[in-house]
Amino acid sequence: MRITNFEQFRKVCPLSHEQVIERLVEHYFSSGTPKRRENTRANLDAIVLSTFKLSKQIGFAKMSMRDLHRECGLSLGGLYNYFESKESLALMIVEALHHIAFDWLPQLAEDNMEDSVRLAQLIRGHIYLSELLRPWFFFVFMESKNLPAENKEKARKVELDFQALLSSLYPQDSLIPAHLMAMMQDWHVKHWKYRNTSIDDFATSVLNIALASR
Amino acid sequence: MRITNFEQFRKVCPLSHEQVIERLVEHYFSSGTPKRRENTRANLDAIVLSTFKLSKQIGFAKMSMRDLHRECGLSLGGLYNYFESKESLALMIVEALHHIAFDWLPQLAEDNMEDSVRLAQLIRGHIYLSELLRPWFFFVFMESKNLPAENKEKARKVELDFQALLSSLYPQDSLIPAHLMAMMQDWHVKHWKYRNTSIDDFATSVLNIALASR
DNA sequence: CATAAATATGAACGTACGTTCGTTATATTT
DNA sequence: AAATATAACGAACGTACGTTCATATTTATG
Repeated sequence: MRITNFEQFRKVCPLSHEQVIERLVEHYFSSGTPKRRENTRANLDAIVLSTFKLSKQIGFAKMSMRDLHRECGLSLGGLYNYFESKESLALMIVEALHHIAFDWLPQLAEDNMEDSVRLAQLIRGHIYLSELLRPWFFFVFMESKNLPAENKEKARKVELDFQALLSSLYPQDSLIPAHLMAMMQDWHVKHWKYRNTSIDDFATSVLNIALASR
Repeated sequence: MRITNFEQFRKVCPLSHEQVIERLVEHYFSSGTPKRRENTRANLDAIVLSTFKLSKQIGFAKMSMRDLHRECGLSLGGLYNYFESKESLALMIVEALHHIAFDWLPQLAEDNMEDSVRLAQLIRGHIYLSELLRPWFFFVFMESKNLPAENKEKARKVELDFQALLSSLYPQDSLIPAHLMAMMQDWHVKHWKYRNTSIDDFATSVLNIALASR
């Protein structure tokens, strides 16, 4: 799959918000009937979207279960059919993105590609995916540091694994891969800066630096 | 003041942790006698350092006043002689850094400097200062988004003001200044990535990109 | 349609939080 | 040294939190 711009990426990318939710339904809930499944899916969707909205507004730590139940429509007790605790809700979201998105990204760089093409694939792929799943990426960036030690380590590993893909295209100990990660994450972390910037312009700008710095 | 490396910067930079604390003493407390003043200074220092430690570990929102009083040694009630509320403690720290550090940074770029020198001054200055006051910069980065609307706007303005200094050295609408900000902030935000990197190597790497992208 | 299984409800529980305030201790002034 | 002003103390207060559970509702089964 060769990536050229965001519109094309959106059409061919097999991942989407709905896909990640579906993955959660699969993984956490195995009740068989279509009606039950659809109900589960709709509730999980509401829970996750509400969590994104509230934690963007006031932060996950300050978001209360009462806030969440008011926002998503489920009762206070009903929420606990979908996760064991508030902390495990954050964990569920983080792990879903890790398994879905970061396991998928490396395959954008195929073996027979030239280095400059690999670089373009990885950078455009990361940026376009983080736009497609912007609330997920934002949440994971913000909350990873507050996870229990084990999961925080995992989150760092996931980030370093992707960075390592870039590192293979640069001299040893180059700081460029880390710089590129920081630039790319800025798109969702400080999105208010980019209100007037198209995602394609942004990706091209980062890629230009990546190519010029080899 | 021409900046060459971190050791030289540290010697000539008029700012330091102690200076920012002193500023807080000045601004928030005006009791005259030397003994009182020194007491205030020591307590403020302990409060701020403990806040940095705890909010790095568990986040400011999850840090309780009981945590803070245990860590800094002051009594639970005694803390309230130094700020009006938990929220105003965060505000005090953010505003102190804004007034001390970000008001000072622009003067690193003097009028008669060549553009490439101005760029080097601003970038090395920002990076070295963020290393000198790393806990402050980390705290402000992490907590600015949780401030009341008015102060969050202020924090964004402070960041954009510095970015505007860089923008004057690039073509209009260039994204490079934003990229440079993101790279520079990564030093304190994701410091675990840079355990084996010297601050001088880091600054040189960012500056190389900045110069190559003009 | 009746029974059983799964899910949703929200009042109630225990706890931990931010903040207050009457009191004690310390520093300053007279 | 006494009197006054300032700061430190920590138990106590009211509130809001995460979570549970007895009950009600919805869905699936025979």
